[in-house]
Amino acid sequence: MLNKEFFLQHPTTVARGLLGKTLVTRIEGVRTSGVIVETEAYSHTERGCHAFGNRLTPRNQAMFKAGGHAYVYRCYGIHNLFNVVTGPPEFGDAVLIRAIEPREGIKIMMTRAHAAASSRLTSGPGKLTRALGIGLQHSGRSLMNKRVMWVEDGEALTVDICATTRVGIDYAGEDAALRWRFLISGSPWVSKPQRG
DNA sequence: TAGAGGATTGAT
DNA sequence: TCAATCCTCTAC
Repeated sequence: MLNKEFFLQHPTTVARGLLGKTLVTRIEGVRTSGVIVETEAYSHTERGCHAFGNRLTPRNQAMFKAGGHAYVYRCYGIHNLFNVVTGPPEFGDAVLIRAIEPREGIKIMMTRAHAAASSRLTSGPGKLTRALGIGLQHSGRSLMNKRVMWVEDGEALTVDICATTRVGIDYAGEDAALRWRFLISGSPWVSKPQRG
């Protein structure tokens, strides 16, 4: 299981480091897991981040916990998006988990997502939370115990990591050009075809 | 308190 | 290309 020191690093470091690690949830007594294949880093120093300029609201207060906690929020009124908080307390940095490769509990994931077992089952931030059973009630939870959700360490990644621009943050101006989206090069499980 | 918009998704 | 869908935030 990944420890506190890992989560205290810069979000881009954590975003890269999470690739190839296994995200595990145990929700409603059911264990599901998947290998993280795509992430995005968000720092309070740039406009794409909900905590830009240390902006604290009821929605994003979980972002200001210490690294190693979950930040879950609702997007477009429909989807729950799961982030891993990084850095010291009060920083407001996080890493969005955008896609996983399903490993354990694929049947229950299919049931939750009302989808077939294909490479598209968890290929997007809104889809993977549904498959893993992650909801708004999990925002603020610690990822550093094995009660509800955590990240299993794995062997050092030997595949290539591709860095591209993040998705859906055109409003962030020049910060939208930061290549802070990281994915396992060539993986069929990522949310969208690779760019640049 | 009203109004605008969003770190998405799936159907057309 | 566009609608679904509703919470959050900002302006007044």
